[in-house]
Amino acid sequence: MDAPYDPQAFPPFAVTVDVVILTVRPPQLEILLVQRSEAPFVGHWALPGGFVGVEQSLVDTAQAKLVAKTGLSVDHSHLEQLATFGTPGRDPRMRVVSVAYLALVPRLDVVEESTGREVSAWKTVADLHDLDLAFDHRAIAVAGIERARAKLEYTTLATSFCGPTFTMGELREVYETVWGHTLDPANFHRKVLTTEGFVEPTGKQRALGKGRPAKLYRRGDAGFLNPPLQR
Amino acid sequence: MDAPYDPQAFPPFAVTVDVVILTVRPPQLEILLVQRSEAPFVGHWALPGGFVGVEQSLVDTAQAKLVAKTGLSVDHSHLEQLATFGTPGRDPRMRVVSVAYLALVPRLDVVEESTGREVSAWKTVADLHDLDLAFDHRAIAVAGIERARAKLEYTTLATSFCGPTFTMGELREVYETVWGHTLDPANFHRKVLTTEGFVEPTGKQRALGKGRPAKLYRRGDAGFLNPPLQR
DNA sequence: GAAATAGTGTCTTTGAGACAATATATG
DNA sequence: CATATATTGTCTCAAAGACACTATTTC
Repeated sequence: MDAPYDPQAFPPFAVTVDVVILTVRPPQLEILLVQRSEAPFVGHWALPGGFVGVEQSLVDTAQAKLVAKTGLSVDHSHLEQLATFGTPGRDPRMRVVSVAYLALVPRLDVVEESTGREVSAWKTVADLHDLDLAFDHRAIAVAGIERARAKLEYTTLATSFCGPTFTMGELREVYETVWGHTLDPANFHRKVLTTEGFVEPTGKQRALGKGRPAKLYRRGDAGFLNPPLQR
Repeated sequence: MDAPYDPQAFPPFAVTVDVVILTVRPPQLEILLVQRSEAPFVGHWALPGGFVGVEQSLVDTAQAKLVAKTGLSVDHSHLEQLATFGTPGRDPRMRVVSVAYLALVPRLDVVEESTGREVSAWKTVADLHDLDLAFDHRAIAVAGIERARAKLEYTTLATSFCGPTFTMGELREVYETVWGHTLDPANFHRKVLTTEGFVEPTGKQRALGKGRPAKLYRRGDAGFLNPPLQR
C-alpha cells in the first residue's frame, strides 16, 4: 500500500462473499444453506459466506467457504463469480456489498452437514420458497439457480455435478434435474457424443444391477457447446 | 442502521463503480475513456467511475457516471452489471473493490468530450492495446467488450447501439462492427424479421441518397433471440 | 423369456448459409 | 440506363426432435 489507511477518505463499506453451492440429487436440485445462530435473522437460512480479508482475494474467499462447507477439493467442482449485491439496507447493520459466487459440486454421499454447532443442510430448490432466507439471499440464490440452468445449455458444466466418471444416463439426469423435465435419451446420447470434447470414453462400464451396463465417461476438455443443447 | 459504524469490526474496504461504455461508429467499436490527471496513473486512460456513496446503490452510481459522461437519458441506453474486480493490490493506495458495469449507447453526434478540465474521449477498441490503461481497467474493458459480443448473439441488445429508429442495414452494421466481420444482408434481414418482437415496423422510410430507401424500424419488446444469431 | 436400461438408425422439420433474382431509389 | 442499396426467393446442408428398433444385462 502506498498510502496509509485513512478511514475518513472513503465511505465505510464492508465486503462479503456469499456462495450459492448447488448439487444434483435426482430428481432434486439442491442448495447448501446455513442456519443463522446470531442476529440479525436468527434462525433464518443463509448462504455460506463471510467477510473478505484485507489481503484476501474475492475468489480465494469464496473457495475457502466452499471447501469449508463441502470438504471438496477445487479440482472436483466449479466456482465462478455470479454477481454483486450492494443495495443500501440489504444488511440492517451497515453498508455491506456482497460478491456472490456460484459453485457446482457433485453430490457427496458423505456430507459434513452441521459441523460443530453450526447447522448447515442441503435444501431442495423446490422448497426454497417455504424457507425464511436472511438478507437478500433469496434473490442471490435465484440468480445462481438461473445462471446454472442457462449455462448448462451452452457449456459442459453439467459434468461438474458428476463424479470423476459417469454414465450417459447420469449426465442426462443432471440436465433433467436442473431443467425440471425429461430429455430424449437417444437424442441426448447422440448430441453429447457428437460434441467434440464434451466427454471422453474411459473404456469401462458400470452395471447398476438391472439393464444393459452403461459405458463410463469422464469430462472432456471442451468448455462450450456449439451449437448449444436445447433446454 | 441498527448498529453504529465500528471501524474495527471489519476490514477497511473502498467500493467503486467503473463503467465500460461502448458505442458503435462503423466500422469501429468505441469505448469511452477518461485521462487521469491525478496520481496514481497520471496520464493513463481509465474507465469512467468513482466511489460509491454510503447511501447510494451500485446501479445508481453507475447510472450517474453514464449520464455525466454521455448526457444520455437512461431510456436510450442499456446498463447492466458486468463483474466485480477486487484483487488485492489492483489499486496501489488501498484495498478497492470495483463493481464494473457495461453500458451500450447509441453513437451521439454531439458528444461532450472533455468537459471542463477532465479529458474524456472515445477510443476505438482496436487501439486499446496501444493505450496505457490505469489499474486493471484493461481487463475490465476486455471483459465488457467480450460480454457485448456474446450478448448480441442471444439478445436484442444490438438495438441499444441504434437511435430510436433504424434501418435493417444500420442494425446489421452494428453486428458487423461489434463482431468484426460482414454478415449476409439477405439472411440477416430474414432472421431479424422472423424473430418475433426483435423489431417493429414504423411504416416510414429513410433515403440515404443512393439506392433504394430502407424501411425504418424501432426496437421490439423481445429481449432474447431464440434461436440466437450466429456470430 | 420378461423387464429394464443402453444405445443405434431413420425420418421429418426447422433454420442457417450461399447466392440468384427482383425492387426502388439516384445520377 | 448504370449503379447502389434494399428486399425476396430458392436451394442445400446441418442439426434437433420424434420414435422405431436393436443390444445387453438381471430376474
